[in-house]
Amino acid sequence: MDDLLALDNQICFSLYAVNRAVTSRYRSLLAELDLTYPQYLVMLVLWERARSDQPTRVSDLGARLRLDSGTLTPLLKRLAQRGLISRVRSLVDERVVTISLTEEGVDLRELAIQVPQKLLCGLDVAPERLLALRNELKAVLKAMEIQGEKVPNG
Amino acid sequence: MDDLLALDNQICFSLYAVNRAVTSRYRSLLAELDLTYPQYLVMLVLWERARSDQPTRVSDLGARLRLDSGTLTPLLKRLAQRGLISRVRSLVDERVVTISLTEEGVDLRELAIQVPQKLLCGLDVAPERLLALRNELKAVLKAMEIQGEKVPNG
DNA sequence: CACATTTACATCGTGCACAATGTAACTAGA
DNA sequence: TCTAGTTACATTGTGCACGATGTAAATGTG
Repeated sequence: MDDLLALDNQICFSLYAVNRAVTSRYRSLLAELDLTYPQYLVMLVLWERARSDQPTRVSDLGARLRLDSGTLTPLLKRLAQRGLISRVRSLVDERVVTISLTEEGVDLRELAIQVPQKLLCGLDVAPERLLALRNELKAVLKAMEIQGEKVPNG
Repeated sequence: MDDLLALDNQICFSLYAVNRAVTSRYRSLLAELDLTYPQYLVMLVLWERARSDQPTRVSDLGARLRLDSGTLTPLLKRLAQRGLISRVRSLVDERVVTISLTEEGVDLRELAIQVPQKLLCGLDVAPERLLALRNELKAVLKAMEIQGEKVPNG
């Protein structure tokens, strides 16, 4: 065997290391917006959905980001405390909490737009290489999620 | 603009999502070994180094896994408590803590060997595709780290 | 040798992730 | 309408990550 257990042979470690390295780059850029990386992802979803005028529920964010309420509830409370979003319990169904952007939250988008650009500039990797990597990742994620649906109790 | 801020266009989100999906697969496999995923990575390094009879210091693990003592110290304490490793302060340099595998830690390798195999079997993605992804990730990581060394205060 | 600096970990605080559990609100069936 | 079941979110506890700081040991300098 050419060592299945060798760290360098484990795709998991490459994923883990690259993810942390990329997140680290984002961290310093996002510090200027006073956002953490997961908070930034939540804001991305909210900015995206703001166009379609559909109210966003906590479960919508969870479905998009693959996060549960255990992660989202405290995160959203912090975003609300910073005045970027509001959390309102629905009147038609009191189980549901509706998330909407405040004016400040909407405005933050202008600053956030610069983040991906700055990140790409600071990244000494060919853009087409990143694009290829992203497409590979998306394909793998899709495969894993379809598979997960096929065997719900596996 | 074709929306730089769209979630699906952000490589960071693909990385984040795939990393968590893969980690999740590992989690259930590693539960049988009573290991978390980062603990498993530490054990991989220790098994690797056990061959060369070099003593492993906390900073060696940190360099390999890109983790600092704030993460490693409590993690290593937990591994020690489970009897897989021993933590001994060096006699020649009392700042250094030397990590070594216990007999139980060495033996666990036999069980751990099955983990990557089981993971690959349970993953409905072509192996050569994973290999390509891994190589892409390694290349990106390398590029980012070389770059990081070039600009230490950037 | 005295003293500043560096090194190697340890500690602390914050914020995720996630499993497990709790709870109130809605829904469906008899 | 009573009740069993489901849904949507909240809470709790554990374990990372990581920045910031602390501390003792080693090293370097005059």
